[in-house]
Amino acid sequence: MDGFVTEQQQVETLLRERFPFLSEPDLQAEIIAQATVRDIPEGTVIIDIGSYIHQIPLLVSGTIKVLREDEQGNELLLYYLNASETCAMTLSCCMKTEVSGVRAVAEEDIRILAVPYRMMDIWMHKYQSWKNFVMQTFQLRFEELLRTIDNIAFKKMDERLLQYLLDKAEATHRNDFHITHHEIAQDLNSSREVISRLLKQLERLGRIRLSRNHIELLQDQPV
DNA sequence: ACATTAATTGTGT
DNA sequence: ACACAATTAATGT
Repeated sequence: MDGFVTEQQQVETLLRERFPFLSEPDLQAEIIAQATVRDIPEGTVIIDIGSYIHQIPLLVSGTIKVLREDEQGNELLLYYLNASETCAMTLSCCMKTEVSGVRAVAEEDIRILAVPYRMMDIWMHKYQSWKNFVMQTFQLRFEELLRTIDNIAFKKMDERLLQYLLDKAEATHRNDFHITHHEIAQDLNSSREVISRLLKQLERLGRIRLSRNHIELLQDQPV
């Protein structure tokens, strides 16, 4: 073996590993023919608000964070996307050819399979498993969104902050983050001072350890 | 290794 | 929310 792998072989492998539920051989063949592998570094804006979608990203590895922004530039974290998932907003835009209402940013270095957006509609009609995938994506995101709304509407900032840290840990499979208080404040649409004080509280409670540019989640201490 | 600068964090009002 | 102090990281010399 000389280790040389064509892009198509690579797509095929990733598809089998991460999206085995897209099961029709014809569909797989079409994806292999159409998709390109793209490695994207942390922090890259994949989809921005107001922009048209050209490709559907099938997330192979890493985490994408999806956020909303108002006219004044205030941000709010909506949810995370993980491997084997895709972006519901993107799919929704593809169906109606409308601009994105959210921004998607690579939370870590990520790898995606990029599929031309027009395949969305075609495959929906042609392949049951693709349709299921799309429907399940919507359902999952809808539930996730309800949870987010509950948090915003009914929970105090201290609870939201803890939830934010736990969600982040789950999404990235890490219990320590390289992040600043300011960045958290942006995600939660709060102010840096409030976040700093609440983080300090959490540290006193023994839930986290703080240092500059770094937060570590500690195991839950029994009260 | 040291000094300078910039960014981050802490705190009182 | 704002102002400012204190601390720490990044950078250049």
